[in-house]
Amino acid sequence: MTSAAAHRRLATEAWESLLRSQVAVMRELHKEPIFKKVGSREYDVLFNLSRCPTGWLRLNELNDNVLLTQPSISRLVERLEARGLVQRRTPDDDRRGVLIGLTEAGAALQKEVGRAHVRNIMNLMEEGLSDAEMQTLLELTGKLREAVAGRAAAPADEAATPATSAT
Amino acid sequence: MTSAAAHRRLATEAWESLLRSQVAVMRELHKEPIFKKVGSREYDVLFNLSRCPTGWLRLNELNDNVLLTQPSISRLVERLEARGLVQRRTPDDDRRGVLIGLTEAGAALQKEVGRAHVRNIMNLMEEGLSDAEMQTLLELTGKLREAVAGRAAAPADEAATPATSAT
DNA sequence: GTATATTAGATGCAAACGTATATATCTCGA
DNA sequence: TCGAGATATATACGTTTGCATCTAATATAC
Repeated sequence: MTSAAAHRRLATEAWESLLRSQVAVMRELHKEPIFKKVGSREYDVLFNLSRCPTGWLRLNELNDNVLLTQPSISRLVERLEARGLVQRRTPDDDRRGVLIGLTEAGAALQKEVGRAHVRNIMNLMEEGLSDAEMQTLLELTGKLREAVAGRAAAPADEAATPATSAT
Repeated sequence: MTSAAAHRRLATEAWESLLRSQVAVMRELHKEPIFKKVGSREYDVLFNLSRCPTGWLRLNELNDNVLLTQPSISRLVERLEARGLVQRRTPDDDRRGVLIGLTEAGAALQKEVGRAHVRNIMNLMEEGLSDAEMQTLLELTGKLREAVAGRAAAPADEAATPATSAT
């Protein structure tokens, strides 16, 4: 029965391909000169803030979307604040927490960088994929992401793992 | 004509989703305790070396697959060498370069980490996607990666960009 | 065949990162 | 309501990263 091995192979190859394509695209996107104004992770924070409905995100919410540890996000936000791009606010209902929001300068910078960034993304994506393929890619990666996100709540992994520490 | 806007939106959403799913999976994979022995980037180097046909890779070839700058890879390899996991060799035909290869200890460690890693990848991937979907994902990300790779040779971007510096 | 440009890696240094831990606030049971 | 544990963020400190630059070797032009 080779199907188990074939299955494993498929899963790892698909992940490997996803990872490498992300690296390749990221490299290319990072050449954009505008990223000398803000690093790409810093832009990522500005972007996330620009997208959220209320305009304010908790530090740990930012942390979900950016591949950094909590202390690193903490200091990244600190730097952005020092540059006047974001502002902090203490939420009324939980005074442990911090809410982060864009300043006007931050919003303006995000838009400026965003325009160039989006143009580059579009050029790259359409060079390799048709609209239908992009749609499929969007759906598949969405499913994958949701499955992984759902896992955080219910580990469902190795039996008897009562307390798994999270990043 | 909203189709141009819709097209741009699709491209950016697809990329966004690809990026976030990569972050989510990476986070989850990184919880694997075995990554306390080797960082995930270091494992990535060992992995790439284990895969290549000749067993030796140039430093700049490693750099293509790992999202780090050239000096960082250089020092990452330096650390791996100090730990006895890889070895260096000067190629006969180009004495500027360096060839990197696994030592026996490096190959053994790669296999050990690889086993756990592959198991985790499989669990994650199959939680969200069917085999057919993984196959499609593999193909789409492959196409994307190839398109981006092809671009390095022929920029084909903004007209009149005679000399674009590479990372 | 020598000068010039290009390419492959290495190194100095400041900035950014991760691990471990501290602090402040909240939550929940006795 | 009071204390134990959990949660959200901050800080300390050693390590790793990126940028700029340097050196060595190869390619190219003249």
